[in-house]
Amino acid sequence: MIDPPHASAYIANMASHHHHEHAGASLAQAAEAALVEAGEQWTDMRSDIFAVLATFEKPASAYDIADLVSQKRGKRVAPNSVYRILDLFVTTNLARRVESANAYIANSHPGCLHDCIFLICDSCGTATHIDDDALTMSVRAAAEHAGFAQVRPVIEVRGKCADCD
Amino acid sequence: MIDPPHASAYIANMASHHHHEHAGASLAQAAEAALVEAGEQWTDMRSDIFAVLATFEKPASAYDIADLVSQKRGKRVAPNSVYRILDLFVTTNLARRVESANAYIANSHPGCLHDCIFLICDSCGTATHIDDDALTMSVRAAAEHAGFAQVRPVIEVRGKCADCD
DNA sequence: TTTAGCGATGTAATGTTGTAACGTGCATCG
DNA sequence: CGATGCACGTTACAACATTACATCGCTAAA
Repeated sequence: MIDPPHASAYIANMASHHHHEHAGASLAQAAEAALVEAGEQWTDMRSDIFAVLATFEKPASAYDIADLVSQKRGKRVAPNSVYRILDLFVTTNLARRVESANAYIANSHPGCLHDCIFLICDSCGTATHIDDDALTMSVRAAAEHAGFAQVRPVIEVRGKCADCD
Repeated sequence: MIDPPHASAYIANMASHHHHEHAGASLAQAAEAALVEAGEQWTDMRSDIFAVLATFEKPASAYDIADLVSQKRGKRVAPNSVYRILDLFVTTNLARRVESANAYIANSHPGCLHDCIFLICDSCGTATHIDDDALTMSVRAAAEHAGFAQVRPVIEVRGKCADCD
């Protein structure tokens, strides 16, 4: 089984396992399944926040999300609540935090655990990602070699995307 | 010429060129030289901010620095001014921004251009770095392969350092 | 010597991101 | 019913960052 052609972020050097790149309803379903699998509830609030997050193709700040979810619900949702749920999403691998943008992005293949490499365009802000396990494992190895444990790599690349440069 | 033994962050896989790991007065001198080389002035304010930054072994926030420089000068220095100078330091490679900590750290070998890999301990906050050009070049290559240009890798690893785990 | 320009810094205000503390509603279970 | 636990609400505040504009001191041209 091969990844579909629309997965333009896919690059050489992929590890041997394959992914399901989800989008739209399929992605929401996968997210729900993953969250339930982790023993957490898939509430309306969580569903709304995930849905909003998934519409972005740029990393979204908690405040962006709070605004949109507030609109959607016709009632103010405080950033606080959004942060709580985003933290949950991050710990359960439904979303990732993009450190260099202080923002979050939906994981397009939840349930599938990776260190991933984000590419963020400084012009248009869109983010794509690469899964290159060989590379991320090397980073982990280097950190462990330096005496670090429980390592969590943060690998992001800022630059100009193909559309913008 | 070989790097001195105190450079504990040094790890296998170094690229072939060597560094001068500076500390204290030597580091300040090197920083001054690098800044002047870049056509910028080495003012008292810049000197003070660099000196304070260099005393930290954890990434320091602009506000941390503002506080200490204020003490040192007996007069309030606004975060604003500190940010300006930190930005200058980052663009001239005298300092690095640690994205995952919203903070800055002095470059211990200014004048020497690298992508470096930061290791930040979640317990004690101290940061060390690895220079592994093979690894960082691979990250650059992966990003360029994905159509990115003018790439600036951000490679940080959170975890527990040898002292804390 | 004035004055015009410019770079560095000061000041104030504001915007953005993130957390802490505590309260409320609701379901489950004894 | 009452107790527990979880999700979410509300308020306040802390931490990080930027913007706009003012001032100061230097130097170069008039």
